[in-house]
Amino acid sequence: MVQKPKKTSTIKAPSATSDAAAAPRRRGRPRAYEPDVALAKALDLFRKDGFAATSLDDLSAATGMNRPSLYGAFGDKRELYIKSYQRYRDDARAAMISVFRSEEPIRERLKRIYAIALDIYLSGEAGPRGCFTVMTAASEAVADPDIRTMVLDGFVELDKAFITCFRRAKEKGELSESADPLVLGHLASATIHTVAIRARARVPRKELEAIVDGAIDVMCRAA
Amino acid sequence: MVQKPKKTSTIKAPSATSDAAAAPRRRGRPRAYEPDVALAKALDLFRKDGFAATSLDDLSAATGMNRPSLYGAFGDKRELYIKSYQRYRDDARAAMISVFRSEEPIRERLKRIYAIALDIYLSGEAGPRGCFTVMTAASEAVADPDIRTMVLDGFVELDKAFITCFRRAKEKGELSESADPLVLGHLASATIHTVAIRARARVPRKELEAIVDGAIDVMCRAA
DNA sequence: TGATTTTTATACTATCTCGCATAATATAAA
DNA sequence: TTTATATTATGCGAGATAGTATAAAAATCA
Repeated sequence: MVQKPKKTSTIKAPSATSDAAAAPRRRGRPRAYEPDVALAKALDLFRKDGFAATSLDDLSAATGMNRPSLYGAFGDKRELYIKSYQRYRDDARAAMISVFRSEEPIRERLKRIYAIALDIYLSGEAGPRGCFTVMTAASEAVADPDIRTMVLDGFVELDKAFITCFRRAKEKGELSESADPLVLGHLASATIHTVAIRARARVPRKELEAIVDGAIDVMCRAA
Repeated sequence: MVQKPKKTSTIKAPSATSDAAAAPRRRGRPRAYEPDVALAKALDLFRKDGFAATSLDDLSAATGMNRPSLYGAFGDKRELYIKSYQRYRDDARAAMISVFRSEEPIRERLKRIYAIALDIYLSGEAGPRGCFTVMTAASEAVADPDIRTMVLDGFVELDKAFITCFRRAKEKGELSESADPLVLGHLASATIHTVAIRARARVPRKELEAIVDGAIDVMCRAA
């Protein structure tokens, strides 16, 4: 899992100024792939099979990029895995952030958050994918300190978001005086984790929703 | 992952009658390994690195058995993985069953169950191992129908045990009238899952215990 | 002793794996 | 055009990997 540094120039449009300007054409042979869609394909593969069981040939086939192009664009397998994970996190965050920040009643917010989570975990044609963070934590990739840091960050970020949710709800009087936002936040994360794992094992959505609904009930009426 | 059937004669002591009789000696060259301890070593390896990242050479080195002996004793890699998982489940069940069946107050029982779970998840010299069921669910091995069935069974078994716990506690008046054993059981499993995953990412025991204690509080005073 | 049985030890094969070297290709600039 | 640049395409090479074939070793039985 440890590789040479290898500066992997993250490709950026050279002119951020010209908006829809006639694309200030790069110098050499044009790329035959779109970095964004290629990364999405790689992410999907890693989510399906995990780090170790996903080969560069698989990635090459899925992205349509041959191996040297993969290396040029994303670096080695480990770097590609990390970039995929970052992409996953960015997507998930983008999908949830507005709900976390909304001023809806706590129950509505939780319900919507879990609905989004289930959409993410259950997506994938060839079976549900689960949660990348949970997958990564469970894989041998977690032996890598950088990756473990990302996983821990993921936990902390989700915990914090839920805790803030409950704190605000409590301030607004939606929860009882004795409710502990910290404890409830961890329970909310635990519920995310349990449905992520179960989704991966192909537990049907109905059952997952029942688990989520029950958890919301307990959390929102907790003394 | 699909292999030829290959009858893997599970070796059994031929005479179950004679208790400490001079070991009715097998015919040929004696085995140089103890199947039980070899399986324990294999289990530890699979727990550390998962299915795909554990090679037969690793297993051979860890068990002290050369490859042909491994095949003779346990079958191919997939079969060894399955036998390791069964062993893990048997051990975990054995460690918890008496507590689940005990007549202690619900809080004590939960506390002891979680303590046992943390012992299992945090064991391992080279870092905590987490929960095999969660690891397997998250791995590509879950694509194997037989393995997925085992994972689902694992979830159901734990859910049931917790649900029964809460049902009995409710009957004994330890929980409020409105407490829902099913929902609480799923929350208890969720707590197991969240600490299993976090343990794997090396969250320290103190933090895991705090999460567990908070969860117990909420579950046992749930309206 | 010698034959039989069971396991171990060695080594082999065919395949996959990652990463990279080299050459071909397609564009912009001169 | 020619040159410079950036990407694609092909394929090599060292090493890992799963599984097996064959021979050696260590025991029991006759």
